[in-house]
Amino acid sequence: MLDRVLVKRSPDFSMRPLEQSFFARPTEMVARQLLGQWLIRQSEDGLTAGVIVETEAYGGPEDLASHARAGRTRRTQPMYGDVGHAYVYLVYGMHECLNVVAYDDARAGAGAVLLRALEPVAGVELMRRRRGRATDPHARLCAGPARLCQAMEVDRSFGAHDLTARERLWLAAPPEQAGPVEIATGPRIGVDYSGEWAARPWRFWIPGHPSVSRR
DNA sequence: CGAATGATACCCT
DNA sequence: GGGTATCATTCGG
Repeated sequence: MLDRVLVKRSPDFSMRPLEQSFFARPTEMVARQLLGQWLIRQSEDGLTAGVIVETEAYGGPEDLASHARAGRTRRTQPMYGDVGHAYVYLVYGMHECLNVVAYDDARAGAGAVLLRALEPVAGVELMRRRRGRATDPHARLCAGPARLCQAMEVDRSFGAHDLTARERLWLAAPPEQAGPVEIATGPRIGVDYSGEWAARPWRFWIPGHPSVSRR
């Protein structure tokens, strides 16, 4: 079951990024379909990449678990902006989190998908260096939204960065379309304050995958 | 299990 | 313009 999901092949980095239209759909649909896609980072130090194995959908102002609930502020501006662009924020005063802006304009005026975990597939040693801890098991290098940002060297300077351009940081479909990926759903993490919104099953992950943040 | 750590939003002046 | 409660987490004891 896992073999179908784990990527054993070297990535072909000439592949086309996901198009902007991919992100112009209901946010939770995009969150589902991002599972199995690639996140690729080209930095001066080298190339790192991973397969997305865990996401969460955050809606517009009506979603009390979403940063967009604050309206259009300087911080949340990207959530209301171009789909397919990045929204990066700081939590707990120390951790960066990477989101892709995604929403269906006819239905919602804002939204983003939080990338919570990757299976590392390229540049693993560089990831380890960036993380600064030699003891991280391979599968745990990007297991969590802040670890992901650390290993991929993503910070708030990527705010509003276009993730559909093949430049520095982008999203792409796998070289060959893998078979249908089994998807588990559940409530989003750490949003208990949001009343009935906390119960929505807007967290998506590949069941049993060793790189998912919570087993 | 709980401390670390600081930007953000929001409610005051 | 200033004070402060609130965090979409992680790591070490």
